[in-house]
Amino acid sequence: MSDLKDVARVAGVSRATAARCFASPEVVRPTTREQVFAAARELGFRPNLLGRQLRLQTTQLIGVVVPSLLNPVFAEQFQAMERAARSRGYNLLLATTDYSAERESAVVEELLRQRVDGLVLTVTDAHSNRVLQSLSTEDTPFVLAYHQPGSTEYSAVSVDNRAGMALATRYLLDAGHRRIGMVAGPTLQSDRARQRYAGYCDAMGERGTSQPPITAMPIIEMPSHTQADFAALAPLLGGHHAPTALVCSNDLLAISLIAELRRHGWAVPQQLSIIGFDGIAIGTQMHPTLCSVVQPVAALATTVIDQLLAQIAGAAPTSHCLPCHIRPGESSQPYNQPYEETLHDPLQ
Amino acid sequence: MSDLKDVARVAGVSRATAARCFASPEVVRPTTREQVFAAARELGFRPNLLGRQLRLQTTQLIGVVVPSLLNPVFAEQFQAMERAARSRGYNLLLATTDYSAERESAVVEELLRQRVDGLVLTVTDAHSNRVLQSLSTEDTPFVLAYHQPGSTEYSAVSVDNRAGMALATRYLLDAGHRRIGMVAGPTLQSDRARQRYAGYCDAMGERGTSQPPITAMPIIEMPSHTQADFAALAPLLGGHHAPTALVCSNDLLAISLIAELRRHGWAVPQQLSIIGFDGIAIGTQMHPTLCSVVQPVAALATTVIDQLLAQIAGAAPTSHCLPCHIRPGESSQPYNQPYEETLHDPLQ
DNA sequence: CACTCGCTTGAGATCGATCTCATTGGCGAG
DNA sequence: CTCGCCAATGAGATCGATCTCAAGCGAGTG
Repeated sequence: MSDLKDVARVAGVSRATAARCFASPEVVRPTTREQVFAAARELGFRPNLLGRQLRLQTTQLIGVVVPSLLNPVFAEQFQAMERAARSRGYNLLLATTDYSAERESAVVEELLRQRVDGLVLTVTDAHSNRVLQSLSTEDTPFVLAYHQPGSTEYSAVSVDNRAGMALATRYLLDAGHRRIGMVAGPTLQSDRARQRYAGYCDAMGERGTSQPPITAMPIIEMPSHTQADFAALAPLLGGHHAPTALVCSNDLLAISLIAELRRHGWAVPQQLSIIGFDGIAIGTQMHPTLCSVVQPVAALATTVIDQLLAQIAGAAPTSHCLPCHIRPGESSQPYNQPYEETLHDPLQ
Repeated sequence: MSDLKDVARVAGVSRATAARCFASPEVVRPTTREQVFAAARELGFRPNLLGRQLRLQTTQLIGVVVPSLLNPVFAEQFQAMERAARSRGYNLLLATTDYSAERESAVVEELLRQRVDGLVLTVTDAHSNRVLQSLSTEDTPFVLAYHQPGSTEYSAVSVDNRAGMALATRYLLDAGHRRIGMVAGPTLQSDRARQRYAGYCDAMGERGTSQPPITAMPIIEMPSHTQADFAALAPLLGGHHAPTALVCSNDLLAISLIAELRRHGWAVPQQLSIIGFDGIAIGTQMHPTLCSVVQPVAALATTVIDQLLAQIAGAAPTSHCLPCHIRPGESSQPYNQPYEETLHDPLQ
């Protein structure tokens, strides 16, 4: 592997001059420059970024931490960030955590050793996270994606999770539903799920004076972030006060829930309306198509990169909140029957 | 940011001794070692991998090139490779290409400048690919994923695409189908799609003597690798010789096809059976559930990493072919009607 | 003719970790 | 008591690119 020293020797100049031909060609005499380029071509010279990175104390690398690429939201986010970063001369170093806090610490440490210029973090719970606390004392800038700044002062880019879920819940209320539940993964671990539950409660509370009365139900917790389990849901279905609609903390969970219901003889939306959260593309290919709260993933990714690069350039951390909207779908339909009747239960 | 020199100074030893405490602790006197570790803890020392990488001429980085993470096959592949690599002390540097040959060249060059120790490549077409040819003359080892070694001598890990698609086609033949078509993305660009078409032709040819005669149909080409377009399909449907089943070159295309058919009033599997290829997880959550040829993605990813690390350690390139199998699903059902009748066409 | 200015180039230091080789100190054997 | 060996440590070079600072050189000017 030929290096700049070889190029310089073949071109008959010093290493400094050879380096200048690439870094600031205009200060080198044209004839000299051409000799250097010719030597570089001849030798198949490929710059070794390690030397440059060590000398300049910058890697042009951005570390990206996401829970899992199996969730299309994060896959799409990564692709959009990659595009934005690459066009500005940065590469991404990706690490996934499988929603594990230990892995979050481990990969962040690894990325810092690699001397990334900045970090984009999507962790499971931004509030109870030690990594973030210790990171605040470091000089590596970072931006949280999909997290809303809470009491803490981190730089973050997100949609308003609470408002988004309130949107979905109101959509169901406007469609005549009165008994609405919310399904989520392990809630204690995920600040997103908690914020979304708060939005659900907001919307339910707003109509508290209607007849029959509308009240928020306790969260229906699933063992996994993206996998529904019928057993955890069955006790709530089929009774006098069974929900006629469910909002889900994310789309994969909603899709899994619809499939799980179908496997046990429940039809969506005929017997139960479902709304997801994220707006992943595959939702529009489902049968029924998935009604969902769409997050502007590409815009979010671009904003994250913009903000991070600004911080790297010395700007102060800021936070952004992007708008989300409802994408209607067949999985949610209006509810017209009187609420006094018992709902049909195919299992009895 | 404190470095090893600071640690050495605080501990009152030389840089060499401080370095030895981490690289080969057993040669350092225990009391000295403890002083160094104490100094490191006190200063919050974090090794700078750039120095080590430059000195040792190894980055412990593996470059990964895939077309798109929006296809769950590649997302799952990446996660499995990340797990395998990380447990062996390697990190992954990921780049996506959006199925563009120019981006393939560009990102490979970028990864080589970054001095990755090896590359895992999933390109659109391994045969007509200049990157691979030039890479062969370099000393960076690489392994192709999801490509079968053709005439060329690259190291590759794949399933037998041809046999896999023959499996799917025979599955339909055994279920009574006689007029079977194959749907694919831009075939000329993808060696995988071409190999799968060959497998389809194999299976169709095997039954060439049945009554009524079975013949392979020309490939039905879609404008995108993962998006079906009803307009390109409509002319074939509804006539006397319309297919009763379709095999697809990948699962995303199959899912998109089912949705597109439904949007235009065609029911799967009642009017048309569909089989996909890849075996992505979301297929089991669909309605109808997707019948598919399952690739052992996790095993493939592990094999790729094993093979690449072996090559990095000096072993010769080898190729592997893993078995795939049919996962039954509701999108394919037996065909029992006589083939002389005209199929029902809801559009006429 | 001497001097300065500006353009172009080179020598050497630097980034951080590691390796080689040499040196020191201590201890047992003769 | 002295020699020699081994364990422990340090000085300096190295990886590749870049930067600083100084020097060389030609042209223009007083």
